[in-house]
Amino acid sequence: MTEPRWLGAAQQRDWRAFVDGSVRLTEIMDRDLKAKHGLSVSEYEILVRLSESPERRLRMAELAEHASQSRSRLSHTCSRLESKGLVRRDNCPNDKRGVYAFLTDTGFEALDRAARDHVETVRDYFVDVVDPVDLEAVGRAFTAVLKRIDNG
Amino acid sequence: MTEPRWLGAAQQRDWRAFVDGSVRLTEIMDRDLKAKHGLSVSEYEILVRLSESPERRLRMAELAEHASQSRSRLSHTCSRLESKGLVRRDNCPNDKRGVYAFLTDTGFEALDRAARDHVETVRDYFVDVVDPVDLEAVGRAFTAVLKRIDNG
DNA sequence: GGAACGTTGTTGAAGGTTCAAGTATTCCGG
DNA sequence: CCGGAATACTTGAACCTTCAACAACGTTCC
Repeated sequence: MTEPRWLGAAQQRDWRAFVDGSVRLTEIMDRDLKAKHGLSVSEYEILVRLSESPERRLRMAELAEHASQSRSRLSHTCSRLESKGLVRRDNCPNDKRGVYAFLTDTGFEALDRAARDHVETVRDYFVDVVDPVDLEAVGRAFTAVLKRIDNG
Repeated sequence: MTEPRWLGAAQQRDWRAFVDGSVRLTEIMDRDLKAKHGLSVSEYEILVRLSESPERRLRMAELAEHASQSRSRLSHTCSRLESKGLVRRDNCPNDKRGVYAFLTDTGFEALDRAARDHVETVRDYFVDVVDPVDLEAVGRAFTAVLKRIDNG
């Protein structure tokens, strides 16, 4: 077996900062949303994506894609969101296999309330503590990562 | 209620790129480690932290801190790692409440094998696709986030 | 038309994480 | 040195995610 190309000291430091930072940051977002609004980050993400879609609805598969979740996970989570009254599902007329998920008015209101707090947390723990130049770099970096992941 | 300070378009784009990118990236790391070595990322992290500690051992509470996990979660995960023979636990002589977790030789070997693959994945999906200048910025950004989180 | 194959979405069970106690020990003021 | 408060770790149950299997429908091609 050939010797792997280990990371340089700086690369390792940067990579670790990201791993640690993102875990802890997500944890904070999660606690915050859950405490104030009874939503997990992934539930929140689902509501956001729906709210941004035309007519506030999306096919399950698309929603799963947008929210970076497996279809199975989305099914389960949607069931929960549905029983909370934030989301509803309907059959797709064109494709009888298909299902539309859409945001209810209650869901939209809940999202609106949650978003107001969430954006403050994002500022508080991320946007406002990171140098604006570095923030742009983070954007470029993860856009590159996403591109890498998307085309195999 | 006062109007929240919403994020600017660019800030939002950058923040989202991070959220999406980190979720998908972690998912890849997870699948990769699990498929090739039967380890989740969080198990891997535990082994790494132990391997870097003097005498390859750490108190449970410190390990939890280093690995960004709750103590409860660490207890459960350690039980699993212990049953795989990668980690063992012993009472702390000084503090009878305390427990040391330490890496077994088997654990060290498993980590060594896993790390060789893991570093390739990290390069493949992150380090090698991100501009070196941006990589440093990511490091700075998340170091700032960690600092913010640590001092309240 | 229909056989073979791919897609969509759901389900239940297995596995992992969180949460709220619970036990054991140490710390510290009086 | 005693009793209350704090700390270390574990446990079990509730909850969430993953995984494999499945039912239902669409697509292709003969």
